[in-house]
Amino acid sequence: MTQNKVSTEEIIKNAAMEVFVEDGFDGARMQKIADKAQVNKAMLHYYFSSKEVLFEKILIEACGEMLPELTAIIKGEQAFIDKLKAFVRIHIRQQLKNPKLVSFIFRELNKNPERMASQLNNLEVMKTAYTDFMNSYKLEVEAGKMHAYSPAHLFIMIQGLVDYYPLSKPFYCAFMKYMDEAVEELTFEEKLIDQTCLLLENALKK
Amino acid sequence: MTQNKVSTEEIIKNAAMEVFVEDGFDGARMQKIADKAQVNKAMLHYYFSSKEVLFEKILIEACGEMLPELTAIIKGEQAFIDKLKAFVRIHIRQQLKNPKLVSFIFRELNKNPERMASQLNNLEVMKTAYTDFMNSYKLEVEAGKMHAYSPAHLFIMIQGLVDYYPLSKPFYCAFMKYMDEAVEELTFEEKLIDQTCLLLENALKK
DNA sequence: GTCTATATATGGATAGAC
DNA sequence: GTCTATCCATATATAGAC
Repeated sequence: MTQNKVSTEEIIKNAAMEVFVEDGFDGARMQKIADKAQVNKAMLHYYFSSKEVLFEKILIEACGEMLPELTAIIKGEQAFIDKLKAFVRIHIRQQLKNPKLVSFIFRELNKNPERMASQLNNLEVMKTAYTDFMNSYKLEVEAGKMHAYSPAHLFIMIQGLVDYYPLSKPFYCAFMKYMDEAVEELTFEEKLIDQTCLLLENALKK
Repeated sequence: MTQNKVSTEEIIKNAAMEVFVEDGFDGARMQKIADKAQVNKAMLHYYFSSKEVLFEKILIEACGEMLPELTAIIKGEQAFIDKLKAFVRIHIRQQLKNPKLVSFIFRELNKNPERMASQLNNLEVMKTAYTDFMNSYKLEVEAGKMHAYSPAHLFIMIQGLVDYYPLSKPFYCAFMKYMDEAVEELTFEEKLIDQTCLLLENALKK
């Protein structure tokens, strides 16, 4: 017998996610969360003892939402370059579904790197994904098919390419307006994906 | 007769810069700023009517500090690829001098894109730098020396490559520890610069 | 479990003496 | 210009009825 009515706790967590992601920890107000969840403030403290505790829970969930269906791709049997392209495509698309989430993570991360570090075990997935991915890259290099980069640095550069635009999208939207360049958002973003794949292909293939 | 004693106003602004960059607008406390400036809170309101006003001033200065000596480079007479490399080198080094500043800008930007947009006239420099830079790229493409990318997208990708690491440095420091990889920070970062130049060169040159 | 009412703390801002 | 003391709004958190 499944519980098809969402529990109050779940409702609160969903509301809290929205508010924290929008306003950050410091900017978030318990009242706003309560309003959005359509309960009163006392309820928040009933389910989660404090703002801090509630935030911790949200942060963990938020990190989880960042780790996408990427693992499957990376473990797949495709050629390295195809895996990479799939990674770029899916990663950018996913980040763009909720760009606020990306900037939220970065914001809180920079404010409290230790807190994030203490939750790094969530990244066990990321760790293995990273090693798998880089191993298949090394094979390509050894086979003389690709240019050799330092794996760690290549990893960061790829992340930069896929994370940067979602992170700074609000800025570029404003910037485009300022430059009087009317751009159709979706087309622009799909093209960014293509261009990123192209750039990486040119940069890697010998 | 020069005033070699720094004015109280200046002292406050310096303190405010530190605190706002560290804690963000919402997290910043007027008391903390006053303490750091070794004045009392009333002084802050004497020189700057409100927290909001003080913050605006700081934000403008912070944006100014982000626009580096880059313009000179971009206007120089070097070949495009050399300008690009110089840009990468100087930009990353500069961001790394104060990585907190970068994440501060992004944080406040994402919270209030309109505010940043209203100050976009500060970016007149950026606008001309951008067009100059891209024009010389187009010349290379027309001469058949470089791969053709969409200039706007290339611009974003380059920014991603040079901004991403400074922005997420705290994360990678934690991540490296987690991966048990002892890295010497400065060496790592200089190598990142080299690798970025290499990647761009491979991606662009035909 | 859910609500109202309230305690307690803190932060931004002001008044007014010097 | 600089200080002390204080106001006032707001935020988190709790007590206690239902």
